[in-house]
Amino acid sequence: MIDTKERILDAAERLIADHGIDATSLRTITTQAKVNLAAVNYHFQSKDELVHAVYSRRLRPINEARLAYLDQLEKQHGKQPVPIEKILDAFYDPVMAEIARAPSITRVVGRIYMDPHPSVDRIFTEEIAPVAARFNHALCRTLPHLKRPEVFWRMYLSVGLLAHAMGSARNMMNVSGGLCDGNDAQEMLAQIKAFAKAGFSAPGRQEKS
Amino acid sequence: MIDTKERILDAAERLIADHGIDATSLRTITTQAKVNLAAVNYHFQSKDELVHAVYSRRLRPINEARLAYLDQLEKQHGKQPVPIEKILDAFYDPVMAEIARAPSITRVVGRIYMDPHPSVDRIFTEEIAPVAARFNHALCRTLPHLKRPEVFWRMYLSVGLLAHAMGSARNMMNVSGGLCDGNDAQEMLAQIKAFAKAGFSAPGRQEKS
DNA sequence: GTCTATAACCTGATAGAC
DNA sequence: GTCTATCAGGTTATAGAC
Repeated sequence: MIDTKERILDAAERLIADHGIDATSLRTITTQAKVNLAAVNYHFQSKDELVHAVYSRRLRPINEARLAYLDQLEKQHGKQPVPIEKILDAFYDPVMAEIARAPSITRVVGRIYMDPHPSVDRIFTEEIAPVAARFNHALCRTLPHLKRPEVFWRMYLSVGLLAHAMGSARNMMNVSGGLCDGNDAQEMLAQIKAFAKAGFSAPGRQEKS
Repeated sequence: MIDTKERILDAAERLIADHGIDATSLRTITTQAKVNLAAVNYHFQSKDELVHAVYSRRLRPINEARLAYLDQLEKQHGKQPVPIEKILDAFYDPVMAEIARAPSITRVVGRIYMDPHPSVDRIFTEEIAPVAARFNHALCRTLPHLKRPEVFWRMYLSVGLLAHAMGSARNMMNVSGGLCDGNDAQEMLAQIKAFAKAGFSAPGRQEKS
């Protein structure tokens, strides 16, 4: 039998993935995890802290892997800027690895940008913002002909590709009439990478003089 | 003094934009709208119906304008496929017009793809799926060298650009360190269009033989 | 660490007076 | 159409026994 704490996290992750944070009560979590209601407040202090732990458990390894990947790339290329497609690999591939480990994170993580929940906002500044800054810096070196706001916009939109595909994967089969499978993570990442690479390579709206 | 029904819709829209559906209670809505609690159940039958009305009010004009725009383009080009950037205009520009009328729809509409709420699912099949099918058809004519799933994937990702930018606009200023303003709808659409056009123009991963 | 019991409160919906 | 009052049920969080 696994740890109580981990069983709570697993159940919460599944339920938040399917119904969102607010629609997931501690009671449904503890019922599904087959633990006592009070165990949540013992192991985590509050629901907000539990939600934070759910996100943090998945996002931390992803973001650590991203930064390590990018560091390695920059070491390889020395003073040369890292090619755009390699930066995209560093950003997207670690997500793939984590999805393989826990498929339900697609819907949990995908929704993080949209959910105006307080416990999510914390994750945003703690885990996401520093990684964004690091990648933005690398991108600016690779795309020196673009103005800085334009680079940031494109990075932001690239995140949107991933967030959207992950967050609304469940709709793809229906809307596409069976043409595309949103749960095929391999295909999803390939499509996203191709799209993002082209997006970054577009001519600047206002090229630097 | 405006209509009671409309005041409820306005308040609900603002609150859902800021806090999401589940975190918005009928009581906060009626308080902010300065109407009686029971008025909601009189004018709408339930909270779900109210939520549906909130979304439908904004999405219907947007999608009608999109279809009309696309019809007009196809008439103009006769048997020739419509160029990709014009299809993108037809898809993105009507949103711009609606944002100008009601800025809070950025956050409301942006989140529609992520929110696993039942009353949202209805909107999805009723208002969004038919428009997706129509645009997908036009895109397949314009991009005959791409396999059909690939066209659909790219359309889906183009929607993601818009959804993400609209849904998490509030974060942009912070994360970019003041570099980009997510509430500048004009700039947002320009960046999205440039990115999407490049994405669609990328070489196919599996070109048709 | 795990349980029961309960406090204190908020929720959507409705019946019935005006 | 608009109000008050209320119902029946849900919520998080905690105190205290084991």
